[in-house]
Amino acid sequence: MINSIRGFNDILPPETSIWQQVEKEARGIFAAYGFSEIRVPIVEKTGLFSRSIGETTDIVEKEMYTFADRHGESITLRPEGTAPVVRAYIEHKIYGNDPVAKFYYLGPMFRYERPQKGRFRQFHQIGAEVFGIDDPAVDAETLEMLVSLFQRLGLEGVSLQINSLGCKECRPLYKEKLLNFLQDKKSQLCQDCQRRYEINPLRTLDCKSPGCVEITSHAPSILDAVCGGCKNHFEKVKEYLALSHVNFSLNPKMVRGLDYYIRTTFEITALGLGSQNAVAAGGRYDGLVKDLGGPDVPGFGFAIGMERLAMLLQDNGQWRVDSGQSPVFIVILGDKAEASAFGLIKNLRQNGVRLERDYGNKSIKAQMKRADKLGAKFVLILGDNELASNSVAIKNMESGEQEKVSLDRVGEKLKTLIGVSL
RNA sequence: GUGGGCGUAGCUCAGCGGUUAGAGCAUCGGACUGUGGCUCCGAGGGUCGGGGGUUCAAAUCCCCUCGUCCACCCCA
Repeated sequence: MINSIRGFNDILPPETSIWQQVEKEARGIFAAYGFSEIRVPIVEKTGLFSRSIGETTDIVEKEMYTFADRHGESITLRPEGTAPVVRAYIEHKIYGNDPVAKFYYLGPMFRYERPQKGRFRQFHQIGAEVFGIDDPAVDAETLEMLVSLFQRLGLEGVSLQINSLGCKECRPLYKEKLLNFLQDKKSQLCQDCQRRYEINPLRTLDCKSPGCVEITSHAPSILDAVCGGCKNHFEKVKEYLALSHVNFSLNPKMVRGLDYYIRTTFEITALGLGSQNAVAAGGRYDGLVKDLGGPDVPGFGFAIGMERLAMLLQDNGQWRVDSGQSPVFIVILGDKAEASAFGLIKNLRQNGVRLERDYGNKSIKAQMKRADKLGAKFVLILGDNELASNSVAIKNMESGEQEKVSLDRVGEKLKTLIGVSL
């Protein structure tokens, strides 16, 4: 037998109904904020990702699904959504239509990592991107939209943490400061952080090892080190968030894994996700559009981890797994009834009745059992007795009451019983 | 890539050297021949993840391998 590839999971009902509802809410809210859906390919030329995400990031160095196509060109299954959207933005010269463009997308992403709780090789994101405005109001408003979506979904126990990573001018200066601070403490850092010290010193800030946490707690804060422009931008973001009644906390030690982020970055974390506790994250990426060959257009965006979100919604219980109307079941007894049932069944279904049936001439008992199992509130019974009087029996499964209704009035009767509009 | 836990029926698991591998739930049937839920009775369903080894005897012990889960790295 052939099973699925490691880290590539099937999403089965009834869980798919959670996904559908999340997607529906997201589309609704994003539309209200002026975002339109964009659909981009799931495979791109490899260079798009290595240039945008950063050559030396873990994603590019060891997590990409990269293949040579039949002409030998290196192509990659997208590990994230921002780069393809930026590519499309530039390719179609969308900046020419309007100084502002807002897009959202949803779909699978791929990273070759070891699967664990909340982490898969194929996972799904819902993301949004705003191009063209570097005003801090965009940062705040987009965050507010995201928080609103989570509220609408009834998500509890999540917290928003924000930070500023400075810009291309001031971040290198902070990096120097941090390196100076760490220099004489390097030997006390954990193995990983000694490596981080060389590769990406900012990463030492969010190390989980107690020793490193202690050391970096005395490190200079990036929020004190950023330049005037960045500081001002960040102050405004915080101010606007407060005006929007969005709760947040500052986390000057939060670092992002993608090189293109500058200034505002954030993460929404939740309890109950295990070690991978971020359910959404993002930030500002002025400069990325230009780096990828477009005009110097600023950007801001985020991505939500669908699997993680679905996990949280499932765990906090009050999620109604199946919001659909309960089905009506039709019990068919005998070949003659079967023959005359086809027309009735088609008619009812086309009028919006969610109608289930059994196949293969099963006993009435077996059919009733299945009707009960499926949660049918009403059962139609069609057998020789009913055919003789050109009627069908309708049984109320809660009260056990049963009555005969003539065939041409079944639809009408069901309408009054279950409120289907016919 | 590294470390640890776990792989026995569709699902959750028991059995941990000794008859023919079990239970609960689920499925199917019967008691109740055209009426569900409750109860009772019965049936089907297993290469005990795979391969090799030790032994008179392996689901059980050893080795290898695959899968899965959790954690690290890193990230949504």
